Amino acid sequence: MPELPEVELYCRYFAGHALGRGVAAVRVLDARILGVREHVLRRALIGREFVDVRRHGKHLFASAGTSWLHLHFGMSGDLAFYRDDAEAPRFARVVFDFEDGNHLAYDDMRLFGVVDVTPDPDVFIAEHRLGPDPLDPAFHLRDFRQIVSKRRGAVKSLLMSQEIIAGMGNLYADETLYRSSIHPRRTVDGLSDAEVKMIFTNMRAILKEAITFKSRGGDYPGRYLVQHREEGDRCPQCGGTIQRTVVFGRTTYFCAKHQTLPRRKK
DNA sequence: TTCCATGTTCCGCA
DNA sequence: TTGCGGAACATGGA
Repeated sequence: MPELPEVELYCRYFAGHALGRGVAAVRVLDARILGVREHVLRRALIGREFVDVRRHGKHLFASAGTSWLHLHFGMSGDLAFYRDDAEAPRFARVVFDFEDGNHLAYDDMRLFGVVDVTPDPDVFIAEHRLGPDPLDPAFHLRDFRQIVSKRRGAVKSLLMSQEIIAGMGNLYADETLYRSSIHPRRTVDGLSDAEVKMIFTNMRAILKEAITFKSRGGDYPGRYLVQHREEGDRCPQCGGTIQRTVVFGRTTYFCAKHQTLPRRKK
């Protein structure tokens, strides 16, 4: 599930449950999830306390003093805080046992996520060449224009490339283009200034909205494309037909009526 | 049984 | 150099 809004909620969940708690033990239930040797993870956390938590794109960083726990959630990662072992989630891969008897499990059915340790989130971000976080207040339209001007190819590919913009995934890329009335296969160099601005504005609005209604436990509104991810469904915005295709290797939905491709010369 | 899944990485090709 | 297509990874649900 996790794209930027979901990881933002995990971040808040971590802040609400794990900050200020001392780590008594780290149990690795499936070492395939680790991006670091088990003893390095344990040494970094045991006997320490989580004092800060940050997010960049889809990545979560939690400070334990001198080093940071890094979590990436892949396709099915999740967090679960609980007291009673009977409440442990089914696919718990790493469990952090706190000194006060509570536990935080990193749960990930499909094992595409990563649990590891980094000395500094900023170094991690640089090393992994992650682009700016779209909700960073320091990320402005002029920065986005700068990025866009150096690119070609399909606009959806741009939105999904983590080294360009960190945090957008398949769903929110589709949602952004849907609201912007732009076909996912439009090429970046063919976008007008107004369209680039619309993508920038809608991308941030949608991510913020998603955080808001998800934090209230709600679902996406019916006007969202994500509620209509089915070939042949009716577009709630214009009544057009929802179509399915593949862009950047991912299943892509769009409205055939209000997200159109420019005519191509033969 | 087969296909699909909200992510990332790596390789080959144009 | 840039970008894309495809495959791989691991697992469960429709």
